[in-house]
Amino acid sequence: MSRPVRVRFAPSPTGPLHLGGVRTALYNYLFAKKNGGKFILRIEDTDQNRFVPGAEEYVMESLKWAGMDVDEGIVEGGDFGPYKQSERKDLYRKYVDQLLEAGLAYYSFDTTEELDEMRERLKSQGVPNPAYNQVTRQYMKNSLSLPADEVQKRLEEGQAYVVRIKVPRNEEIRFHDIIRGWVVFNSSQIDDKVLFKSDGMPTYHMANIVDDYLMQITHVIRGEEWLPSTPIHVLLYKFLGWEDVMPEFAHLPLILKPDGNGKLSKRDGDRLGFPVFPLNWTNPETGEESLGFKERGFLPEAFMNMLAFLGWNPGGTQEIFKKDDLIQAFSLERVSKSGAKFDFEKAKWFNQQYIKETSVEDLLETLRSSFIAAGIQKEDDFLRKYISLFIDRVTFIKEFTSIGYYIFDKPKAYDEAQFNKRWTKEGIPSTFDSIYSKLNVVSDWTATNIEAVIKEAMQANSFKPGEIMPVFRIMISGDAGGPPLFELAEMIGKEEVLERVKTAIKHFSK
RNA sequence: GGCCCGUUCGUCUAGGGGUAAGGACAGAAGAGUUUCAUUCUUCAAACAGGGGUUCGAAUCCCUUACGGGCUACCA
Repeated sequence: MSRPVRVRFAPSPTGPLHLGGVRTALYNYLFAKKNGGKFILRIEDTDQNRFVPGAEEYVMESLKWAGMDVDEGIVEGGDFGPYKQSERKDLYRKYVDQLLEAGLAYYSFDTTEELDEMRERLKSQGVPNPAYNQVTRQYMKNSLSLPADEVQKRLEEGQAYVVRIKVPRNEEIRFHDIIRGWVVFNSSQIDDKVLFKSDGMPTYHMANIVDDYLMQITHVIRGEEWLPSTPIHVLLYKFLGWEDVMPEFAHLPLILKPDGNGKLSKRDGDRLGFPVFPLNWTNPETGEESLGFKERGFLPEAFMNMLAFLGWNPGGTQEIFKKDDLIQAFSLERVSKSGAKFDFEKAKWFNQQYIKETSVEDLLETLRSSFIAAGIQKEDDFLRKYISLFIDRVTFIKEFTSIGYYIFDKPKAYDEAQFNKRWTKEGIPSTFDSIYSKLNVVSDWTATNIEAVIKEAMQANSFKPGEIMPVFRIMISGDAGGPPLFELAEMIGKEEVLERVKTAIKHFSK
């Protein structure tokens, strides 16, 4: 009985998507594509208190940027909508009633205060883990402990209640996880989780199971933090009679902070200077802005490749996998069990590799607006040349707008130390006087011709390249390092080079 | 605390009974280069500890330690 693969990425719109979330989406996406299945985006907004405006759009934009095409979702539509749980509200009640009627769930009238009281009392009695469970429910106010007529009365009076699952006592609940193998829990360790809240909304547990069932989800690929509540979910499938279509589970390891221990958080990014969100995000409440991988200068393909390898490995030594390669190679069985520390250095390396493999033309297109924003306005041919001159020297695409600024502007400062080391040598200043006048009469301003002039002057005064060229470079660019010198000079242009040489000589001769 | 999950170089990992335990990032040294970057060569670097099982364990089992997750009318 093999059903067509359908997986979902189901974030809560409680804030921006972080790295772990994007990776979960990615693994879902890759798995779907690998198996010719559907990738569904479902928004789980059953908690009205935690809703953050813009978060939903942020998720969609992030997936789009990263190149994960959603097959079914809010904007894409599909046969299993709506794809937002708050719009599915009425769907859940039916299943809750089914559970209630079958005696597999019950009403609970306890107030928050009473709940707290119970936990406090139990704690003081030395119970390590107070829970609303098989034992404690006997002493609480619910349809199991209260006489039927009182329950009826409370219901009729419209008293607030929640519906809890009636977890059986001492039963083994086991399920298979594609990544971890068989996982076993004892039902006595599980509490009677709330399925239906007093505000009329289902909790995650209920909504999740109902939606996965209704949307015919075949594989649940989610973070490891869900492993402990999976037995509840398994129980729910059983109680609802859906065991035969229960999806397979795959619980992904967490992404950890680079140093120390624990889950990677936004704080770590701020502290260590790297993004943890795919796109820029502005907190609507505080106005605080967070940098995204995109804006930091990452190419989406590089970002995806890097993320895919954080917790997954196809075996072998190849590490650069384009999207299609990733899809081809992906399998949940090769996802690792243990958490992976995020390494920004490696992320940078991936980006660099992708930049080098990107065509100058594509780079020009993605950079076009940035160039304009940076005040760089040149014809395309010139920009193409510029890009190819620096392509091996950048880690982030946005560096293109600043790294070779001296091609468009005069040097901001000179590397004085490097310059003076050579300038002070006997005969160097005079050699440059002659270089200046010779360059001045070059009619065809090409790298080859410039090189000829410099080389000639060098030999005439018996200087080595290392004595002349760095000086010339600093004169025209300010920096001691950079792209091939003569091509650089060609791009800067004759008039400008001559002027810069003159300015530099004046600057260093005083 | 309880429950569950995990543990190979600093980091991401390959390796799933017999390996010189492999690769990549970062690090070091060198080559090359006018310089910087790219590139190339080389080096350093790991099976958490203890018990078993076995002729033989990084690999299988147990256990300790450590790490993580969960323990809400949040997801």
